[in-house]
Amino acid sequence: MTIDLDMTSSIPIYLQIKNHIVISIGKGELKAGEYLPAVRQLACDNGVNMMTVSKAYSVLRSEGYIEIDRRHGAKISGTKLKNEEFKVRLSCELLLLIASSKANGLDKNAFIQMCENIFSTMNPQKVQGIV
Amino acid sequence: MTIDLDMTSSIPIYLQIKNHIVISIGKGELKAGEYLPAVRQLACDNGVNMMTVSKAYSVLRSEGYIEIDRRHGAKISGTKLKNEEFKVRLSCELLLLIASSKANGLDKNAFIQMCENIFSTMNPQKVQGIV
DNA sequence: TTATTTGTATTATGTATTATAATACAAATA
DNA sequence: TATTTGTATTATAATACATAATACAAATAA
Repeated sequence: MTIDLDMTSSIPIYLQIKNHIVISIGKGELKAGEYLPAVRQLACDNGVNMMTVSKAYSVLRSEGYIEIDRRHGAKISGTKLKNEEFKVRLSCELLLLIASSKANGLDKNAFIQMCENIFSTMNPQKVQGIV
Repeated sequence: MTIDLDMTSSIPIYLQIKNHIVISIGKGELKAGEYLPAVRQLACDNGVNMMTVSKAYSVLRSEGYIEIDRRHGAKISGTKLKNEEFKVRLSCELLLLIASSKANGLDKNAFIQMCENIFSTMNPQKVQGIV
C-alpha cells in the first residue's frame, strides 16, 4: 500500500497515514475484517519510520477503526459504534467548516451539494448497471 | 472579546483564536467592516502573548477573512471570494469527515441533518416572529 | 510637530511535538 | 524453535509553538 504523503504538509505524517486509511474505509476500499499491512511493510513502502506508522495505527486503534490481532496485525473493525464522542467531535469540525464556508460566500445549498457529491463517490454500488 | 481557549488542546492557541473568529463571522456575530480588538487587547483579555494573537491575525489575513487597516487595526473583510483554493481545501476536509462518518456508522441522511442543524443555528433571521 | 495606537519585525529562550534510529520485548502462530 | 507482528524504550534532531522584550513603521489624533 503506497500513500501519497506530503512531506511539506503541516499535517504530521502519522496523521496523513491515519487519514488515508480512514478515507479508504469510508470508500469501501478497506472492508471490515481486512488486514492492514504490517507497520514495517507500510513504513518500507512509504519511506518513513516504522514508529511513525505505529503511531498512526495506535491512533486508529484508540478511535475504534482497527483492532490489533496479535500475530496477524491490524484488522479493520467491523463494529460501528456511532459513539457520542465521535458525533461531538464531528459537530465541532462541521461548525468550523460551515462557518468558514459562509464567511467565504458558500451558501447552504452549495455546501450540501458538495457533501452529496462526496457521498455519491462513496456509494457502495459502484458496479455499472444493475445494483 | 474573551475566547474560550483550551490550553490542553492539541490545537495550537493561535488556531483556536483564528477558528473562534471565523465561527463568529459565520454566525454573523462579526460583520463585514467591523473591527477586531487590537492584538494587545485581545492578548491581554485572554492571557496570551500578543505575538500569538498576531499570528492568528496573520493567518486570518492571508486567508482573506480580515484586512489590516493601518492605525485602526484589523477589520472583517466584506468581499467574499468563493475562491477555488478554499473549495479545494473544503473538499479535502469534507472527504475526511464523510469517510470517518461512514466508518463510524453515520449514514448520509444523518450527516446532512447535522449540517442543516448547524446552518439553522446560523440563520441570519434570528429575531423572533416575523422575518 | 509630537503623541498615540496599531500591527509587525527581530532576537532569544524554553517546551512540546514529530520523526527517526536502534535494539529488544512479548504474544501468537507456523 | 523460528518467525511475524505491534509495542516499548532510549536517544537524537528538527520543527512548531508560545512567550518575552524591544523596537520599528504607518497613520491618525491632538
